[in-house]
This record gives sequence, structure tokens and C-alpha cells, in this order.
Amino acid sequence: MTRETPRTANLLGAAVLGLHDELRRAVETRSGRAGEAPAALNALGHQPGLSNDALSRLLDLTHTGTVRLIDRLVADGLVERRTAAHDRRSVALYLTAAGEEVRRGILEERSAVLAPLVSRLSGQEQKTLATLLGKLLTTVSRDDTHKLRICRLCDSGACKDCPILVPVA
Amino acid sequence: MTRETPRTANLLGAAVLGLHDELRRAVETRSGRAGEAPAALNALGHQPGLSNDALSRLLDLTHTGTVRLIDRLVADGLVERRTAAHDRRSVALYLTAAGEEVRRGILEERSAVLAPLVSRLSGQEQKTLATLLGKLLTTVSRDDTHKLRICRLCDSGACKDCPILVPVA
DNA sequence: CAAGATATGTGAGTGACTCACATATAAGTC
DNA sequence: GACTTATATGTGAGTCACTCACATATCTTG
Repeated sequence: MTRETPRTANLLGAAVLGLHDELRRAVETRSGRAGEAPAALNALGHQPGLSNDALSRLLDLTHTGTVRLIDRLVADGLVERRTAAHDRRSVALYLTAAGEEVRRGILEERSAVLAPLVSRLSGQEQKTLATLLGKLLTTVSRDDTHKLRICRLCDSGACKDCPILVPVA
Repeated sequence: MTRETPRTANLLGAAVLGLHDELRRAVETRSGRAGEAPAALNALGHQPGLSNDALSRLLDLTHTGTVRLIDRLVADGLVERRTAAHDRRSVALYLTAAGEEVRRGILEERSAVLAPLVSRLSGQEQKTLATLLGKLLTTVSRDDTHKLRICRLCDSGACKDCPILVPVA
């Protein structure tokens, strides 16, 4: 806790809030759904066949909340429920073609908010920012589920060399 | 747009999402209310006597949404409605003593999330981070209302020398 | 194979917000 | 100074995303 810690902490909070507002608006508009729907679509695009239960942990929703969420996405024609291969209790969730399309749009829209912002910084500043963000991310992240949760709206294409996610062996 | 822009942008998105989750949980727990209630309490602490209308712009809620929000906060005994001095149409909103108390708690809880994170960085890193965040903040912020909106959960005590807010002359 | 754990789903309800509409005061116009 | 328009708040009704309590189906284990 140096002399400037409180100010830096406060700036961080403001940036998080301001940017989150922008990002939320962007992904909600594109997905036509609020709450965790955009994250669900992105997670299912990244990890197809996820069960309802696994998804509920990833999104930090109650089991029931996840069921309703999937109900809505199925009604929108974006997600498909299939019975899982080896466990006939569980459901394997997959994006439909329309769902994939929407997911691409969500990532585009998200990038359209973030990239111009980062582009305003010099190449060196971007590098420094990436390093500092990496440190912040490793500090906040807890167990594996939480790490996936933090990454639930990430663009896996842009996310080479993720500072927190241990690659699935 | 340098080579590392997409990765940095993605890391920024992840950090924003991960930190926002933490901050939201913190301030919602402390205020016992979700949505814009914590922000409303903090804004009213910082700018007492705000009208319903001004608050709705600051929180980016519809007018009606703000009326309901204040209804809830009044019911909780945290906010008081008084008639404004010079315009008998408008309402002047003030925190009660209990409201002030809750507002302090919200800021404490928020700081309890942010400060330890920033403390993990060296003094020099903190300075660099503050500079970079300042640049990001000036880039995202638009008109004066939007600036106030970004700062709606800020700790005015910690926020000396705000990079985006023009001091009210 | 019975008993418990796991995975999904349903009924009912809440909290935070929205739109459409109504009322009260203020400001501007002829 | 009455008359229209704009501003500020509030109400009725409804939506959306989520929750708790409970029920059912399948897997696993002693």
C-alpha cells in the first residue's frame, strides 16, 4: 500500500465500471438477450457439449436459472439440447448455426468496443498494459471454474497465451 | 493496431468482467439491493439534493425506473424525498443517516476488493497503471453526464485529481 | 438391488426494470 | 393574463432474468 494505492484502486474501479457498461450494452444488443445469455452463447461456442450443470457453475447461476436461460436460448433457436453420450441424465448443449452466428456477432461487437480503446495507446504502452492486466488477472482468479468464468466472454482466437487459464492437457 | 492489440484488448475485457463480478457482489451485498441501488446511494452521498430526473440521467435508467428505485430506498429508510427549494415540481433526494452509513459500507467493501489487488503491484507499476487507466478513461468518456456516470461508484476521497471529471467551478 | 448422489426439470414467486399514461408545476407566447 | 408547451414526478400493468422449494430420472456404490 503505497501513497498512490487508493487513487489507483479507485481509477481501476472507475475503468472497470465504465468499460463494463459499454461491453454489456454491446453484447446484449447483439444477442438480443440480457444477463448471462451472451456469456452462455460464447461458452458453448468455445466448449460445445457442455452440460447444464457445468454451465451453471461457469456462469455462477443456480441450476434452475441455467435451465430457464437455456429454455430462452432454445426458444430463440440459438441452442440445441441433445442427450449426452454416456450419461442419459445429462443434457449436452450445442449452438445451432444461428447460435454460432450470434456468437460471432457478440465477439465482434465486444472487440469493436475494446480494440479502438487499446489502439489509442502506443505499442509499448499496450505491452505494459497487457503485463499489468496479466498480474491483476492472476491475482483475482481462484479455482479452475472461476478462471473459466472470468474468460466466459473471451475471444479464444485473440486469447493466445492466456495468463490465467491452464491449457486443458 | 499493433500486433498485440487483439490480445491486450481481450485481456482488458477479461479483467473488466472478472473485476466487475467481484465489485458487484461486494456492493450489492453491503447495500442489500441489486442493480443501480448502490450507485444511487453513492451518487446521493456525493451530490445531495439531486433530483429524480438528474439521477435518472446519471444512472442511465428510465425516469420510471428511477422513481421505483427511490421508492425501494425510501422503504429501506436509506433515502428521503424533500420538495426542492425553487421548483415545486421536482424532488430533492437526500440520504438518511442510515443511508450514509450504508454508503460508507459500500465504499469500504469496494475498496476491500480493489486495494489488495493494486497492492500486489510495485509502486512503479501502480503509477504506470494509473497513467494507462487515465488514458483509457479519457478515451471512453463522452459528455459530462457520462463522466459522472462512470464515476458513480467512485470514492470521492480517494479520487483526487480525477483524469476525466472537470471540477465544478 | 436398495440407498444415496447426481442431473435435469416444473410451479410459484421476486426484484429491477420497462412502456403507456396521468398529474402538477414552470416557462414562454400572443 | 390566459393558453399552449415543456418539464418533473408519479401510477398501473407487464416483462425479463433470476431464485427457492419440490419432483423426477438416471447413475453409482455398499
